[in-house]
Amino acid sequence: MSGFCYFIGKRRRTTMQMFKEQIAQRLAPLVDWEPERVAAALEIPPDAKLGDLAFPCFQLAPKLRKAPPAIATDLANRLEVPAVVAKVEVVGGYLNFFLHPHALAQQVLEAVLEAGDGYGNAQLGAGKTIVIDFSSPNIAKPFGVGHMPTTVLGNSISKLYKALGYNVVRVNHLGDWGTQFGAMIVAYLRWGENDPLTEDPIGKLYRLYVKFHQEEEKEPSLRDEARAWFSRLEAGDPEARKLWQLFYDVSLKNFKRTYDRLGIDFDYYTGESFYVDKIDAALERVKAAGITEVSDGALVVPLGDDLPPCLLQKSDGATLYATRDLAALFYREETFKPERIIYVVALDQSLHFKQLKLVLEKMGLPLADALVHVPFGLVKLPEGKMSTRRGQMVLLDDVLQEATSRVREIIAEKNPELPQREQVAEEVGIGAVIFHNLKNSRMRDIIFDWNEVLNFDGETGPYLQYTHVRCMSVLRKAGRQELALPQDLSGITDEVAQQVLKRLSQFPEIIVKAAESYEPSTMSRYLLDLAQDFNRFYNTCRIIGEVEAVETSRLALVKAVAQVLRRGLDLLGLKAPEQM
RNA sequence: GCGCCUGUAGCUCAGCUGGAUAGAGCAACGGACUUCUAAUCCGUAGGUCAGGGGUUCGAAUCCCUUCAGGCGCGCCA
Repeated sequence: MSGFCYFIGKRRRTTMQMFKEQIAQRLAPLVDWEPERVAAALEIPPDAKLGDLAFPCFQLAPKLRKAPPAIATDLANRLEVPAVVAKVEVVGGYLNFFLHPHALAQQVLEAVLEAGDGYGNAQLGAGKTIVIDFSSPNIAKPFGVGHMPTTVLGNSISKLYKALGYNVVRVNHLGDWGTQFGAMIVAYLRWGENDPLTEDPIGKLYRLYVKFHQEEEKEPSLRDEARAWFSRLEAGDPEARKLWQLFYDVSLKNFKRTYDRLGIDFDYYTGESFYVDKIDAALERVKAAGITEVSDGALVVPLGDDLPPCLLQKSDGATLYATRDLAALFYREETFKPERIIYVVALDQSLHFKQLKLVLEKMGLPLADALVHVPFGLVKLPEGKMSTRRGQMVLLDDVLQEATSRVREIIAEKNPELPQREQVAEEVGIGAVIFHNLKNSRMRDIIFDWNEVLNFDGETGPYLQYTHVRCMSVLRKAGRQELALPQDLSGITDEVAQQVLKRLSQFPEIIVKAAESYEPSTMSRYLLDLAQDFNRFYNTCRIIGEVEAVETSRLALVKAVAQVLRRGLDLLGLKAPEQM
């Protein structure tokens, strides 16, 4: 995790990184540090008035036995500044660097525009494979807003790693096996009236599911019935299998429609049922390692006093969650040879993954190190936890429906002439919902609030999309195809433009940071900052109709911002319409 | 009881690999559209960074502790 700031540079240096390295090269010998250490110590001052980069001298004080301000002054006098630095100032214990506005503009715009949509990509992961397991819903249940975090986090994380050159395998580990399917069969046989489920299958299955759990309260024997049907299913009973297949087919079809709408796809829809015939071998493998024991009739792996044991087989012989996950781990290792297997699964399952990891460790498998659990908080209702079985949930379809119709209203009001209104409403409405789920640190619980999801002002997806639209609109109206950077860049040397340029230069680092911390919100926040910087520029500076050099340089900046916004939105899984 | 996570402005949150006066958005109030899309921008107001202790030249950030909330802890997934 450490060192991303100066490691990425090995092949293609990022621009903010370039500036840091140029300064570090000259400064390193004076302070007797490695250049990498100096580069890492360089920070961005809280206020641009203080400079563009700063070197704090406090750590040098004990060794040099001098006060930090004196050290800074001394360094300022002895330092031979690189060409990009226009000015060095000493403030307190800080050595502050002001980049040459012209050099900053030129280097950043060249880097961004030349790389095009590849700006920010890296080769950190060349030759390495990552398997990412995300979304993984329980089928035969509707897609609720509670499934959004894993779905959009996983999508974004896999795109971030792809940008870093990794080969990413996206797996949807469908919850398509287990006692719940016994329950579905019982409910369908009792109350399903042999419905072929051709219309509104998910709604019907959902009502059956809720009814089962209501009836189960009054009639606890239903639970045993469900277990029995699941046993029959595992044993290959044709009737059980036929019903299971029906539920599976209609559910998957429905889920795929939702994923299409969200713009998300998977390389494999290999759910738990896929591993049924691989479980015995997995179980044997664990047993052969000699770490299992039988406790109360169940097969377990004891994990010491601090952790509860990992249950592999119930006393009736049936398999469990952990058993199937182990089978999946072995299969994935053999099939994809990944350096990492990432599980984007809610925080409440931390113990499960901790146990899996420990089991692998006890088996002496390096696979233990590859296993990464990326947890996130719960989506809750103001009343408390959501519960599918009690019917306390919000359907994603309802939210998408509300969001897109709200966008449609706004378009009718603000831009009634807009071409392709339907598509834009879809892209913006869904963008709002996705961004809402990626805006904040993933560990926080989300209280579902219609007002927040349907707000399109301020820190929202539509705000970012709107900013992109503004850029595209300017470029369209300028009507210029070729944008060779002029010699004279004085149109973008003022403070607001420079702020935008500095922000653009950070994009590559942001990709790495977001990927390594499995935290797309880092990208979300960055894009909000970029959009805000740009909108400030847009409101301050005229672009079209200025003298040619000014217009051209500003257009280049607009083009670069549009490009980074589009790319950043894509990494989050949002579309960037050209008009809205 | 034990373990994991969270606690920053009225609300939702950034900032947390220690650094300069703690930042946004929403809500409130006041401004900016005959000029590139006002889904925008500018300003005003709003803070014991949950409380206490410690480490440090320096702590919202690291350590300890207390409190509050969420989640989990053997045959569900």
